[in-house]
Amino acid sequence: MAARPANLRLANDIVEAAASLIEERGPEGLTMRLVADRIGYSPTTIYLYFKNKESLLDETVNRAYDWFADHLERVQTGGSAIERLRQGAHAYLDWGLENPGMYRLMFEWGYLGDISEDAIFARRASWRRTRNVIERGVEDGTLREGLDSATAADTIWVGAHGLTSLALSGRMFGNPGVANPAVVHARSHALIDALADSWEAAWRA
Amino acid sequence: MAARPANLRLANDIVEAAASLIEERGPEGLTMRLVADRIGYSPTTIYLYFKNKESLLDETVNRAYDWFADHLERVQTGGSAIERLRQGAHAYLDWGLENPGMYRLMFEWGYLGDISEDAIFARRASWRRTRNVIERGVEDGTLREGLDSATAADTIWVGAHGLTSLALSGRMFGNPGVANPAVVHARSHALIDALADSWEAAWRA
DNA sequence: GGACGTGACTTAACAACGTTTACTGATGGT
DNA sequence: ACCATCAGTAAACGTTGTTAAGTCACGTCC
Repeated sequence: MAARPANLRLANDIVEAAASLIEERGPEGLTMRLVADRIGYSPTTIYLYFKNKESLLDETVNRAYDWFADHLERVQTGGSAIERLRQGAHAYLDWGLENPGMYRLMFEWGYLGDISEDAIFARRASWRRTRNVIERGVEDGTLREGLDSATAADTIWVGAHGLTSLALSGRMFGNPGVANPAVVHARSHALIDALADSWEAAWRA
Repeated sequence: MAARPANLRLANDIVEAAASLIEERGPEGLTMRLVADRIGYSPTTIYLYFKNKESLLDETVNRAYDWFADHLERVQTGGSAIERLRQGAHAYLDWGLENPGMYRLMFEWGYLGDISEDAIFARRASWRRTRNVIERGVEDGTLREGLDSATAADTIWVGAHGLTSLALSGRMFGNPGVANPAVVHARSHALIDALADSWEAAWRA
């Protein structure tokens, strides 16, 4: 990751500067020179710590994956299986709406280089937790017997991503253009609830 | 759209060159100089027909929206409501998988300038047709009485987009990295079918 | 039929970008 | 006193989107 080991604090500052710029100006608005300005060094210094722009983005994205997974985990406060799934989907959507630049970089940017083993593990863990919630719901009778938890978990993640992605793109619900964020937010929450009701109904006998 | 009216055939060639380059190299791989090379003119000539790169992309995207809507319309060959919804979702996914560069430009690129009135109309028409299918399904008893067709149509579009977007990003189903396209294709189709079954069950009494 | 305007197109240049090469100092061991 | 090492920089290269200034053919007027 670093061409020379050097100053760890500076490497960290670079990643944080990149992350804040991505949020301020979107992934396409990030330049090496802007990052350099923000940390108060010349652009070439960044290349002492990261091979190139892509590997800096890799590191930034990997941290964001961990942060995102923590956010999803922290929100699962119990309740019925369907309620926990609903909480998870809301948390997913809200994180995306609050971190649109980073969300787009994480899930919509063309093929990046490598995703770290840690980030892969975190993502699998989030998905695995969703499966566990579903399986426990099946056990306690909230959800229909014999439900395939892998497919159900995929469905939830697909739904949450589809909703978040369309909301962020401003191309939602047959109404192109950037809508009022508060309206998009409320509308998306309503749709998640409808989705959750649908899942719940589907999994009942 | 055009700085000078000039040669209509050339304007069309420029858009087609841009579209094919987007498919070959992705939206981020498109440059004005590449477009110029492909049509056999100098880069500045493009600026006689389009104000800048963004307005060229706007025009390209607008045409793609029409093409996409035509594709969705052509596939709806009848059958029950649930079968037509399934056909529509498959058609959506397949178009995205076959035109990944254009799909990403249409639905995931940062806020573009203006979407033409025609494209807005086409998108509303596609969504409206989905609603009609649902309403007819409710009428003939295939789908549950009192179902909100607007929410149901949104759900289908969100699901289809979420699936397509995740499949294209190579970040699907907790398995990062670019998967075998054929596998992704098959897996996505299976998931659409599961979604359709879920909707069907949900909308039944 | 020569002057001239117009219209289509190009050449050359600009600033900003990612990145590389070659450098400048400061530090510290021998 | 020397000199190697290390952190950081200045200057440059090639590429990008875009603009300003030009070239050149063609139709029209006197």
